[in-house]
Amino acid sequence: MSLRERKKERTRLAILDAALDLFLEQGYESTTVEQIAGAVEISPRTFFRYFTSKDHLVLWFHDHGEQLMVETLRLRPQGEPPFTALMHAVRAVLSDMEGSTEDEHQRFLKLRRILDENPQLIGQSVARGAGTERRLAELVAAHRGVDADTDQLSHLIVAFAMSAMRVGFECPRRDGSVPEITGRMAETIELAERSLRPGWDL
Amino acid sequence: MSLRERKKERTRLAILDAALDLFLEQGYESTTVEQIAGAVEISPRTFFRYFTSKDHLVLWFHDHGEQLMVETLRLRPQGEPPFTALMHAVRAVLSDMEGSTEDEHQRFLKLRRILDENPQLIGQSVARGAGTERRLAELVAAHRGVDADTDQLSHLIVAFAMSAMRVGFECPRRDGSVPEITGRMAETIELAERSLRPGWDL
DNA sequence: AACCTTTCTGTCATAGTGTGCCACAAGTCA
DNA sequence: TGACTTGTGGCACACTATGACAGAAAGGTT
Repeated sequence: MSLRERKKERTRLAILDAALDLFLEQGYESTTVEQIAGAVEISPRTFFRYFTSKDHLVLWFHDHGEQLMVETLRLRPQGEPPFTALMHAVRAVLSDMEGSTEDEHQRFLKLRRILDENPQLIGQSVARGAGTERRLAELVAAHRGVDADTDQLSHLIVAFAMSAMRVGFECPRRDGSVPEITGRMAETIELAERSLRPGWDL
Repeated sequence: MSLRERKKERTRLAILDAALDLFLEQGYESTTVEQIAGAVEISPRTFFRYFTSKDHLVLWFHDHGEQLMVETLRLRPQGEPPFTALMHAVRAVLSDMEGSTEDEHQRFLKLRRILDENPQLIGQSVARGAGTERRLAELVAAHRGVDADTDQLSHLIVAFAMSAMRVGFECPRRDGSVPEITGRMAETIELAERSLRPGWDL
C-alpha cells in the first residue's frame, strides 16, 4: 500500500469520524459539509471527492455490507434455497462486523445512534440499496430459472430477507456492545426463518 | 367546499400533472422546479407551498396510501392477527385505487412509469415512510401487548407487510391498466400470506 | 539531485433545492 | 364597502453538489 493510498485512507476516516461526532453533537441536518471539511482542514470541494454526498457518510457501512452480501451470495452452493442463501449472506455481514477493529466498532455504534435519531436516514439506505435489491432479485430469479420481470416470488424473497436484516439492525433500540447487537441481529434472522413456511422459496 | 379550496386543489393537480408529464418527457433529474412552475405559470416559491419538495410530487400517492392504511388499521377488530389486519389495510388501499377517477388512474400509471425509470425514488418512498413504519410497529406492539422498543416480531410483521405491498407495486414491471395492476398486487399479497407459517404473527 | 508524470487539492463559478421575510393581491365575511 | 384572513410573488439567503482549471504533492526515472 503506497503512501498515497494510506494518506487517502487516513483522510477518509478522519472525515468520517469528524462527521459522525458532529452529527451526534448537533444533529445531522444542522451539520453542514463546510463544518465537516473545516474540522479536518480540507476544502468542501475535497470532501465531495471522498464522499459523493453528505448522505454517503451515513451509508458508508451500508455500501460495505451490501457489497459483501453480493459476493457471499455468488459463492453459495447452487442447490441451496434462495432465502437460505440470502440469510447466509446476511450472516457473513455479521461475522465481518464482529471481526473488525475497535475503531470500526466505535464508528458502527455512533452510526447506529445517528440513524436512531434520524429515521429518514434508514429509508435513505434503502433508497441507495434499491438498485442492488433489484439486482439481487435478478440473481435469485436466474437461480430459480424464472423471469425476474414477471416473477413476484423472487422479489418477495429478497424483500423479506432485506427486511429481516433491517429490523435486526434497528431493533431493539437499546444500546449495547457490538457483539450484543450482532447477537440480536442473528436472533432476528432466525425469527424470520422460523416465521416462513418451509419450502416457500423454492 | 369554498372557492379558495377548489382553486387550491385545481392548482395542486395542475402542478402534479405538469410535473409528471415533464418527468416522463425529459427525466426526473433533468426537470427543474423552475420548469414545472413555469408550465403552470406560478412562481417557484409557490410551488414549494404546494409540495414540500420535488420528491414530494412522486411521494404524493404514497402519502395518501399510507394515511389510508393507518386509518383502516385502527378500524380492524381487536382479536385479528396483526399481519392479517395489515393485509386488510393494504387491500383498502387497492380498493381506493380501483374506485378513483380516470384522471387519478392516468396519474397513477404515469407515476408507475416514472418510478420504474428511477429506482432510487422507490427507496425515497420508503425513506418517507420510515417514520410511519415505526409508528405502525408501535401500533402492532401495543395490540400484541409487548414493548415496541424490544420486540422484534412486531417490527418484522410490519416490515414484511410493507415489503409485500412494495413488491406488488413494482413487480411485474409490464404495463397494464389500473385493474390489472391492482389485481397483480392482490396476488402478491396472497402470495405473501401463503408464504408465512400460520400463527407466526401472534 | 533534477526531471517528468500522475494524482490530489483548493479556488472559483455555477446550477439547483429549499426557506424566511415582506409587501401585495385575492378570497371571505360583516 | 370595509376589515380580516389567506395565498402569492419577489427577494435574499443557506446549503448541497458539480465542472473547470491551476498549482501542489507523490511517484518514478535518469
